[in-house]
Amino acid sequence: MDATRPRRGDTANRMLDIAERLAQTRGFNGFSYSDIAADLGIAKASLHHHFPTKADLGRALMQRYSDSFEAALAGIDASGEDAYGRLSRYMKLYERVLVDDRLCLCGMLAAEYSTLPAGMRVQVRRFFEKNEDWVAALVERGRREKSLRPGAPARDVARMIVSALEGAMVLARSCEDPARFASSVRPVLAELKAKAVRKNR
Amino acid sequence: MDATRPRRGDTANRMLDIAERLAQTRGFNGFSYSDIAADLGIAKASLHHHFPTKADLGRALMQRYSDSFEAALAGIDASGEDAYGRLSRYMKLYERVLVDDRLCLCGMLAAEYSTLPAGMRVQVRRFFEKNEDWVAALVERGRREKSLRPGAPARDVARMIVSALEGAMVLARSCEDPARFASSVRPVLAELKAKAVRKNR
DNA sequence: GTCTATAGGTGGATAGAC
DNA sequence: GTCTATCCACCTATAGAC
Repeated sequence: MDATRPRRGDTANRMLDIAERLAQTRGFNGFSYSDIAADLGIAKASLHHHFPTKADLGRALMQRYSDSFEAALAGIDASGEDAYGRLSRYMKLYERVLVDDRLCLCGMLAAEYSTLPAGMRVQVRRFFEKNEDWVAALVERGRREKSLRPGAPARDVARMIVSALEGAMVLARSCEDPARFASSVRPVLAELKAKAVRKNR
Repeated sequence: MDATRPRRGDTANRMLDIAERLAQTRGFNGFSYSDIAADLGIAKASLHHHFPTKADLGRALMQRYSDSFEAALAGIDASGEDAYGRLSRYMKLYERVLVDDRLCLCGMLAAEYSTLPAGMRVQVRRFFEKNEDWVAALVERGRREKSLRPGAPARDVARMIVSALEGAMVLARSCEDPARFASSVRPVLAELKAKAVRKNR
């Protein structure tokens, strides 16, 4: 397997599962070891055996999240679809998180950025940079194969896309209207879709 | 003046100023009465005279923020510019907050939504709804006067714009690159600008 | 790996004097 | 309006037994 991915015991993994959901709903500062302990049914102090400090827990959380996100991107790359199809899939990735009543972990942590341990800040930044790079390459590909018709440099468009997705998640939740996500994001795809394929309005 | 806007003493207003900056940088759960007291140079307990609970403070914060935002929108409406110019101004509103090393108060509170007092949740939701309504009307106007060429329903485009702006702020800060905001937002304007005026690529 | 017990700190909030 | 003093709940984290 992957030497960079530490093998963890069952309790540690369940801790991460619980902490992940809490961080995605309440924020990293919005939950405590006590919440995890209650959910897991073990004593609060026992948790420190697996992750001595909350910063340790947070770093492990981000590492696992980034790894699984990267795997999802690789899955899209392996789909063989054109850039338009891949972009649709990429957007669905976000939507799936939202309908599970969560926000993107990194969107959440980005809001809390200034209160985050230094290690986590770097991880959050890298997550967005990786996403941006991946989307930028996708947009460039779409331009070449003519399945997308970007009206701005690929890098800028990529930033816009990631921004819109992250923003749409947060807004959809605070408006208590999950459907808002899809309607916020639809115009991005509509604008990017090659005009040749679109009906004139 | 305005009967709905309560007249407050000097200390109360300074409290709001300090709390606002703290909430926009660290989040509503990221600061305490102790932080405000230190900055203000008075005892922590004295603050409760002006805002008995933190929820009271939060509601006042949101009220003032919404009022001033609405005033800014009215200012844009009074500019006499076309829809494209107004949209540019609207985007600059966000940019100005970011270069002051802050995030949008509501973008921040939206991330913390699930931990917010009930009263504040309603205020956050209304803020976004008002913004969406205002931008949607603007997009519609742009379509009529042909300064904008939206490729999707005005309401959806409005949601996309607000999402992209809120998302771009958060991402720009966590990438520690304020210039990222402008480049993330540029494609939105570029796509919306009437094709007639654009050079072909 | 899990437990109990506890330390040391900070949070929001109150009482009552001035 | 501001102060000191204080309360209690909660936080992260540690010590040491089992």
